[in-house]
Amino acid sequence: MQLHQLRYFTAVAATRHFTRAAEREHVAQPSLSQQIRALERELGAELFQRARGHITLTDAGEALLPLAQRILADAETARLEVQEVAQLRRGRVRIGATPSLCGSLVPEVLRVFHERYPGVDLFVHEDGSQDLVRVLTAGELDLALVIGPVAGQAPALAATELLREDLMVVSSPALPPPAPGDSIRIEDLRDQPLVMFRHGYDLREFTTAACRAAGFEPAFTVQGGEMDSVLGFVRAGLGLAVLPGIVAAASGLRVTPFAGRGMQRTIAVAHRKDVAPSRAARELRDVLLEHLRSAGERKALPPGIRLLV
Amino acid sequence: MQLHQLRYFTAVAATRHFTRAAEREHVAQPSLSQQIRALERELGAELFQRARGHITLTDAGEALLPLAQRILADAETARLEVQEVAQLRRGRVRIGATPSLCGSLVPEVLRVFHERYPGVDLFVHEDGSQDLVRVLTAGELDLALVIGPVAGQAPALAATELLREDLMVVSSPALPPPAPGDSIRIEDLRDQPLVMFRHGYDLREFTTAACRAAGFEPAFTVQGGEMDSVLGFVRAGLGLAVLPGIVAAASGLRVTPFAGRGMQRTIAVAHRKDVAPSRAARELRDVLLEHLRSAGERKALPPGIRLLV
DNA sequence: TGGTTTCCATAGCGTGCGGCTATGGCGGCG
DNA sequence: CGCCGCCATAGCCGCACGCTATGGAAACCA
Repeated sequence: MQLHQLRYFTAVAATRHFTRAAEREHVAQPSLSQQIRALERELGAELFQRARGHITLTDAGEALLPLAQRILADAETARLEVQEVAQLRRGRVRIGATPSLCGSLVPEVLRVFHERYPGVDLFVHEDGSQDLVRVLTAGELDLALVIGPVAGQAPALAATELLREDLMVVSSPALPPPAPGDSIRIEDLRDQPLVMFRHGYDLREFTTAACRAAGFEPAFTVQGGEMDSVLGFVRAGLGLAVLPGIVAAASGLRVTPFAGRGMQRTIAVAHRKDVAPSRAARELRDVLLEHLRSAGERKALPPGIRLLV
Repeated sequence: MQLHQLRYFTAVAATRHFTRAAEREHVAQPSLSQQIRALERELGAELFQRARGHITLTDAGEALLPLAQRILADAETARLEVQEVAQLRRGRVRIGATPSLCGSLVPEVLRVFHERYPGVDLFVHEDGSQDLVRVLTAGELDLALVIGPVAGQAPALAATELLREDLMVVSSPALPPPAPGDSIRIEDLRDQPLVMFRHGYDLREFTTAACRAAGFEPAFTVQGGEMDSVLGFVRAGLGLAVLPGIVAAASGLRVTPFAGRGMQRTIAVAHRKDVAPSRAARELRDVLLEHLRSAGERKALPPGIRLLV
């Protein structure tokens, strides 16, 4: 049994006519007759009553017809379905991102992607960078925007470094500046009240590690909030916070950069090495890179951020 | 897209392994690889991620898999379904018969047929012979047992004459015999009270025509009943009835044959010329003939009935 | 009734495709 | 570092599906 045989069979059933069915199927009449015969031989039953000018289905033909039609319809559906997925008219991307990026870069990129491929469902997993690495490695994400370098912590992942951004200190304009000049050093944070994110935020580990490297343990007045909460706490004058420049600039608070090279972190996009990303994921990655390069050319990157690609 | 390609595809999806899938499908591994490639080329999308020792479905593959499985299942169902119909494990026969035959011959034949092919549904249409001819010609029956000859009344039908049966007169044993001797002539029915079937019974037309040919109009005391009613009327002494020998013998009433060649009718099995009967119908016809011949050999035919086949 | 037409089946032939074996290439593993 | 496992490629072979030409039977028309 083959699909073209079923196609010929349904054509004859519809036209009740071998010659016209052959025309409809764009084959010569003997070819069609032969294929019908072959199908009948294989199934062990006549499918048509060949009366002169009066072709009708036998019992066996009646039994076959609905199934043949369904098979052909399914085959057509399959063809369309696959092509829709392949052409990104349908699909799914699961992307992970840190909270800082979910507030700025991710929405813009997703907006562009969604305009281009409106049929592709987007799932965003917002979490700390280390958690993202774990979830991505487990195969529950297609892509993740994480804090690099990735190579050391997850050998199963391939990462492309995208941005290097300066971290800055934000404080309430209502309070005195955290440092004498217009820049600050890590040491200046000693004994300063800090507002700190919950565990899981890469910024928490990053900042804490930097303070310890400078020889002191940071003091937290409030800890445990998400990005918005932290900004609110700073605005309320509860303390300082160390934030990416991109977030700091948008906060409306007083921003104090670190002196010299200061504190920097690297943002990378990662995916599994052992599984090639889906078409949709590759496309989203491309949109992301394109968006960043375009912003770089237009000098539209927030201050303190350098493009690495 | 071809069925064997879908079969190979599902095999790879199931085993996540080209070599093992090839074994399962009893083809060489390169053949399977080639067909998967061909399917991918035709659909315009990769279906598998070929990672070393880690074959997985792409988005397109995920979309195709359920449809491919359904198509293959349908194809298998179609194969079985057709064969069941062809082997008479399923099917349908619509047979027409006159009331007199429905009481004797038809039940026995259907019992044998049903024992042999229990999956075949049987539909019996009980009607007068002329109505049967009309319904059969209209294609609403597969076979009909009718009163011959058929050739004159329905050129579209092919008929095989089966039996020639004598008609007899039945009367109530409580009444005096209808004729002096142990046989009767048609003329003796003049002025005798007759019990007659409703319109539609071939026996009605047959008897009436015979009386007219003998020069008189028959007188009906009761008319309009079915076979059983007529027998009841005769048993109640309401009059005589002209019946087939086969029915008369089973009635328990007094039976008087016609003198000489008397009155005879021919029973035939008919089907349409332009449409070959279905497998099940041919088989039922065979069972019928076989049953009659067997009865003929065993001298088990009721008296007054001669086999014509 | 005989010629014509219509329509499906058959015959015979070519080619393309799906099958095979042999081999290449490339990770993973001992 | 060499071996093994596994998929892809190459090249060849046979079948089967396509074609054209033709046969044969029923239907149609004169």
